[in-house]
Amino acid sequence: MRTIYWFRMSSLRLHDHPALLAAAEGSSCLYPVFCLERRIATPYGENRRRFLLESLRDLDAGLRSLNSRLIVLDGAPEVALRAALADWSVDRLAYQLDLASAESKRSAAAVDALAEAAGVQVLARGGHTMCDLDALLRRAGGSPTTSYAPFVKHFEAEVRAAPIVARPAPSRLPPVGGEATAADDAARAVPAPADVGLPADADAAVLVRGGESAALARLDEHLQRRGGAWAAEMEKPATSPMALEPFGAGTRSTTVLSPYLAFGCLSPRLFYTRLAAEAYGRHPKHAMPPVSLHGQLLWREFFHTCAHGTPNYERMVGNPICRQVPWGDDKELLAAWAEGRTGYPWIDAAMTQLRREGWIHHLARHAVACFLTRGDLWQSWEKGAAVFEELLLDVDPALNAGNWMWLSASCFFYQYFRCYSPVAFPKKYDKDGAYVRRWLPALANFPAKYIYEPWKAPIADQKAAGCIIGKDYPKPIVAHDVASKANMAKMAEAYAAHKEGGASKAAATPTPKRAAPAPAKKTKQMKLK
DNA sequence: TCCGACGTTGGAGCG
DNA sequence: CCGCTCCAACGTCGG
Repeated sequence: MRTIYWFRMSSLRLHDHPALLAAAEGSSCLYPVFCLERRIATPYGENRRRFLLESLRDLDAGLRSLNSRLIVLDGAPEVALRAALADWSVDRLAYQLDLASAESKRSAAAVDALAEAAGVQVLARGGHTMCDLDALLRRAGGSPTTSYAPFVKHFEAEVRAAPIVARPAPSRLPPVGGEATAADDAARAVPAPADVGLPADADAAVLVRGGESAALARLDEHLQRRGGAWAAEMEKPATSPMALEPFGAGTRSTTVLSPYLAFGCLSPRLFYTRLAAEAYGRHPKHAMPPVSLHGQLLWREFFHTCAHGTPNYERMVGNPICRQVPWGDDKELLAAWAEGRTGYPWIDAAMTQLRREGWIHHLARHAVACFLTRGDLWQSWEKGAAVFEELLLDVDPALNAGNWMWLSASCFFYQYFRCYSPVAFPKKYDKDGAYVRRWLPALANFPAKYIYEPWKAPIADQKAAGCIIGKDYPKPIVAHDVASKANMAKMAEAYAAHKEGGASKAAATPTPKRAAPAPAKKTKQMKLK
């Protein structure tokens, strides 16, 4: 049996890799392959490309320690693998399932089709999630639940039926088929940064290094903090979005393991089982879902299940769980938000950190997402999700779209009258504005009193700080109190339209407790299908 | 069928 | 500084 193992963007590891183990079994030779479109300007940003290369280098090193290697093919999978199947006359193609996005499903289906056409057997296994997502969907009655608590019940039942086990990395692998010339070998090596358009000195703001080794080291580090007590007690809402050292010892913040989960450098099952054994098992008074670290992994599973079971999940139109909201379409507002020049320092600092480091704290994501959508700018969550897709290291389409729907009150969360203030919220965490000063040097010397609303500073203070608002730092592009109030009314309208549309199928319309906001008849019926 | 409890992380004002 | 209540009131779930 001659087998190609197709490593994907979400499976860049050797540990706990059932599809890889299955591919190795009974193979006389195994071609470990990654497909990379080098010449195409990749749709994602520099940080993510760098992280990818580091992950590929680490994977290659791990494979070499097993007398194998990584073969990097140039081109999209459905193109590069077609040629490889023929050139290497393989019998079997194996890969790990990734059901998180329409695109990952599409590329797998395309690869399945060409393998079938070539008479090559396909072997696909789970491993990107803790459970079989179809099994979780069945427990939900076929369509995903949009509430966490019922999901946890489904998850727990599924885990009782099929306990979570993390399997070790293979201790040996079949040899790579050996007809390649030295020139072939060089061409199939992990590319240099310049080959994927990365400047050689792009390392200045690196927050986390890519690769399975780095992932496992960071996991160890967190599990060792206070003998596992830190991980056991960790509660997400108690962490600060403005900690300057997101994972340094002594700070109350998060693990920053998300990039490794997204790229598959870290197995969620390994993370889950090691937490159980080394943190929760040793510290009985531990945190619980939804706020605990286990809870975070359950959120991931929750969104993956939703994504897998929902048509058009990454879009508003045609998405049955998403509120249909008539978002605006203002390129300048979107650009100002994306480039960190809204005039609200907390928003702009977070967007600057995101662009530089490829990561911001979950609550910072809340703040900027609320601001772009229902809070202030009234722009579509899909536009925001696309910007995150470009900038974030830890892009996971299921989580990205899910959280954008959450924050825009399009699904999962509906209390749209609860709105983040770009001024009041950051004050709770960082009264002096150290985070803003760190990321927006123009405001470095601004008085703390005005750090989150600098346009209110007397001109004398602005001069003393060396920062004139409107010249050295922008004036606010919207007035938050006015915009957020107006947008809340628009949300009420969209919700009322949704209610009307949904009620049309049931004859017995339960009269709304409160008459729907009267603004004209607005017979704009939202059609959901 | 209906009603009440609840929802990972809001804001403002008060004591 | 903390914790409490109210604000005006959403959808989902379960009894």
